[in-house]
Amino acid sequence: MLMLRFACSPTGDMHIDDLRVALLNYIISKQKNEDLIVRIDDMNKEKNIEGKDQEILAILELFHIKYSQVVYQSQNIRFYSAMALDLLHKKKAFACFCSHEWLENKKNEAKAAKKPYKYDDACRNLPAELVIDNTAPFTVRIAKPEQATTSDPMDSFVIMRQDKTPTYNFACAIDDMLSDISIIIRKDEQKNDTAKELHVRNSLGYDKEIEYAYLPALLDTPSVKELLEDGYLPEAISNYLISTINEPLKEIFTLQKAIEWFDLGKISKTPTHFDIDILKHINKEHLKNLEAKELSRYVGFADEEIGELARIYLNEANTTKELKAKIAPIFSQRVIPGMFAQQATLMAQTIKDAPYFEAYIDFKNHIMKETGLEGESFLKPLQILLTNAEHGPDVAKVYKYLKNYIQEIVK
RNA sequence: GGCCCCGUCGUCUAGCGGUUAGGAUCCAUGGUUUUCAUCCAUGUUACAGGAGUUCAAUUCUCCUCGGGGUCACCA
Repeated sequence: MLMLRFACSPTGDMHIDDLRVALLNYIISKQKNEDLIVRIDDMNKEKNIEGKDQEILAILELFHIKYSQVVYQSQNIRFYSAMALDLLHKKKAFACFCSHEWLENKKNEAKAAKKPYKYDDACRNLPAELVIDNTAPFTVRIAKPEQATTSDPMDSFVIMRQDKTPTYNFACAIDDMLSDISIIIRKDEQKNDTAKELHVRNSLGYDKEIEYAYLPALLDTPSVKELLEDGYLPEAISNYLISTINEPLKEIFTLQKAIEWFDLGKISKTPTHFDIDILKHINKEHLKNLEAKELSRYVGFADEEIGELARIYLNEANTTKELKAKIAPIFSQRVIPGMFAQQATLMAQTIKDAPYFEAYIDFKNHIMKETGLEGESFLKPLQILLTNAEHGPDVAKVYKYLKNYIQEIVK
């Protein structure tokens, strides 16, 4: 049985590099047809922000990332204590009475001497009577591995703080053990945590092999919320994020398609910069693929005609926000530049009195004839009257979707 | 400073010993469009540097340089 997990802490807005990790975990879980669980790392009481967990889950929902359950670290506290006690019994962990200041001094000394700081195991072999008589607060440290397995030997690190809450590496190692996780896909920057977590599990006698995969950094990333507010489609964001880790078959694709071809073995190794230009391009393509009704909803209407109208404007907009800014003026008060004021007034009156025309050509001929305007002095005022902008799409195209609203607009 | 990861057009990338080093985006130019844009066409720009291995190195090895990450009683 395989199991994957996505861990996220509710201490701030979710950034798109977090989302990318979630997406990747989801894709692999689907490919392997296994469960994905979401873990909320809520052990930092001071930094936790009320409601952020729900926000994270809402984002996952919006991006169609499905999971089988949500676990909160804070609910596992009794396990962490039990495991720490077990390690203590087995002499694989020990109480450390070193004060914060003292350790701080040691670190500064090491820094001054340009040597890496390692805890010196001062409290490791304290006689039992010294421990029992000591009323000072203490942390629990896990005994470092017997032999150094890497060129950067680990020291006996803290697993339980003075307030007897677990540290991250300890909690994380135990969570993955309890949830029976088999594949961990996380950010590259967490690579250094892996050895510690492995050591915790080994010390506890857990020997299941966990497969690890690391995602190189995505630099300068905005929060998911920001992108959504700026009018980027979830499917476009997914498309972009996935193409930063695997070369896609086709530039534009859906999450479903990505599940078919994605290859965990071909994860890109180079750290990448978040590139808004490419996302814009992808977003536009996804916008083009939307049904008229759906498109219409994104710009604040629920009308197929408006959707088609919006589609015309897609040529000059990359996001739903930009699209909205193009469509909204059409249905608001006209701003007519002085040089066209006269013609526009005349034309507006003529349109008001005119019958309904199905075809633009008939409409155009009628207005031309009635107003006597032609060329530039016909087209510009008409364009402004219809679209409330001096530049924009072909009025003939726009008329097709605007003809039913024309009296309302001219008013 | 120790350790880890990574260096191909400005950006995202393809390449897995022999290629005119390909694509996307951006930018520029031209064409279409009675406007802006779209669209189409064309174009500029890249193997970080140095040694080695080899008939042959963007590709393999080492060094240098550069970028990022990490070294907590944060997650």
